Amino acid sequence: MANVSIKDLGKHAGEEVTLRGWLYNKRHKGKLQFILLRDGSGTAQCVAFRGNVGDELFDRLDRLGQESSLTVTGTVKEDKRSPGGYEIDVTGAEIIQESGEYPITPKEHGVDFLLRHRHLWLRSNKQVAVMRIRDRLVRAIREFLADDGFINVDTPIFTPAACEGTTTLFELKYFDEMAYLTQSGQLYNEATAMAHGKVYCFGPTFRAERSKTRKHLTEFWMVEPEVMFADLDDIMELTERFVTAIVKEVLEHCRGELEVLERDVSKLEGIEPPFPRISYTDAVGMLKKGGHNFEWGGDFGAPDETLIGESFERPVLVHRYPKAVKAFYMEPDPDDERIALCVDMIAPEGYGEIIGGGQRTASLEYLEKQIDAHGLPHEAFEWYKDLRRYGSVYHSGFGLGIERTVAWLCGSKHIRECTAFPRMLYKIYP
RNA sequence: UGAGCGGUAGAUCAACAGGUAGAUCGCCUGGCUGUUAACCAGGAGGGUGCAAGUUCGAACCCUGCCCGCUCAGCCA
Repeated sequence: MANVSIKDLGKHAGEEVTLRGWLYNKRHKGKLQFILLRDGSGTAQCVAFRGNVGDELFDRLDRLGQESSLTVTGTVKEDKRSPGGYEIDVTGAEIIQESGEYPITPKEHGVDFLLRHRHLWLRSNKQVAVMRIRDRLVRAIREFLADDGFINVDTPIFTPAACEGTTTLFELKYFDEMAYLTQSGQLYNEATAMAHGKVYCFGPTFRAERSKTRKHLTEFWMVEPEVMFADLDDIMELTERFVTAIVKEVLEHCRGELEVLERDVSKLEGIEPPFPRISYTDAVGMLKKGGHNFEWGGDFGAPDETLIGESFERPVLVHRYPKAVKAFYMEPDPDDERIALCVDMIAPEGYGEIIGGGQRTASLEYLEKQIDAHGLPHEAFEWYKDLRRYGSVYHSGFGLGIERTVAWLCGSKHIRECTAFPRMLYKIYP
């Protein structure tokens, strides 16, 4: 008897097959039982008649609790009444383990309860769909970058000092000294990019911010491409091609998952270059026109970002922020000293900033001034300054937040469902 | 960290103006050969986050604490 994946059921119509999985739900009607079996690839309806399987097996199946593990053998039949269009006419079954009372029922649950049972919640069909979309996104990212000539060089998680000196870092003991968990691979990326030309790092990053919003995790994944001989315009063009490509890949391969999530895909189908581009100064004008109380020079707050993002159908590139609100390594605008050559991409539908990036300064002199201006210790950045001493060139890069992108693609209202085991303020179990 | 809201059966929620806690899902028992979060009948299961207080009487009111959610700041 062939072991078959539920997703391939349609290819085996008329054959007798064996499915291996877990009991998702069950309905019974007298001498008839409808067993919904899931195996990770999908869910199949298995129909058991008392007369066909015998009293003993029928009664054992009848007593089986949700998420019990079992194998089911039977003939694949096409049937319009079955959820997937196909069903199994059960001839036999083998119970592997009878599950105890399963905490997650097919009814509604609160977030707190679900997060405490995250290790089980992951089995639910929507959660399975989200993780599959995330997997596809990660694949699409790596494929796009490899095809575009990027080399993957990952950067360290343990770092001796703050990368940008702004956010709060997780501190830990590193033998006899202190170390921090990385908040960005950015600076190291600049070093590896000078070895390879075009690189990216892809890994977890950590922020010890006491944020409690639907857009923040303390541990999240970020992909950060860095390109030598690229200016701000080059990098904006790259972000546009990059985001378009990954959205297309997910749309192409994850139709079923997006359907499970009831995502309105028409919102994603229109994602094509060119993306709208507005300068920070123009964005400030938009905010004022929209009734927001906002002065030139400040950073956008969440409501500001939402207004800007919702004004466009496509992701919008907001460029040239005041350098005071950006990281120390940003190249200043030659036309306006107060401005940094940087860009943020704000996703539509209120999903917020998914990309932050810009052109890095190539000048040692300017870099030193900025390190002073930000009150950062020069010793920590000697190696970084070497990059400006030995063959410095203009270069640019950006970082894309994976969970925020997954949230946008899936239409999830909260980022915590976009990673298998979210780490948040006061939440580190399971 | 601040503001707002909230903690009632395993879960999701209800309980009029303070009057002594109820529904649904799940679980157990029985019924039904086409169910779609199946349905029908019956049953078990909590004393209301914790502590102190007001009252004849508190899930409801007062005080303190704990926990959670949402939003904000910060950012991807």
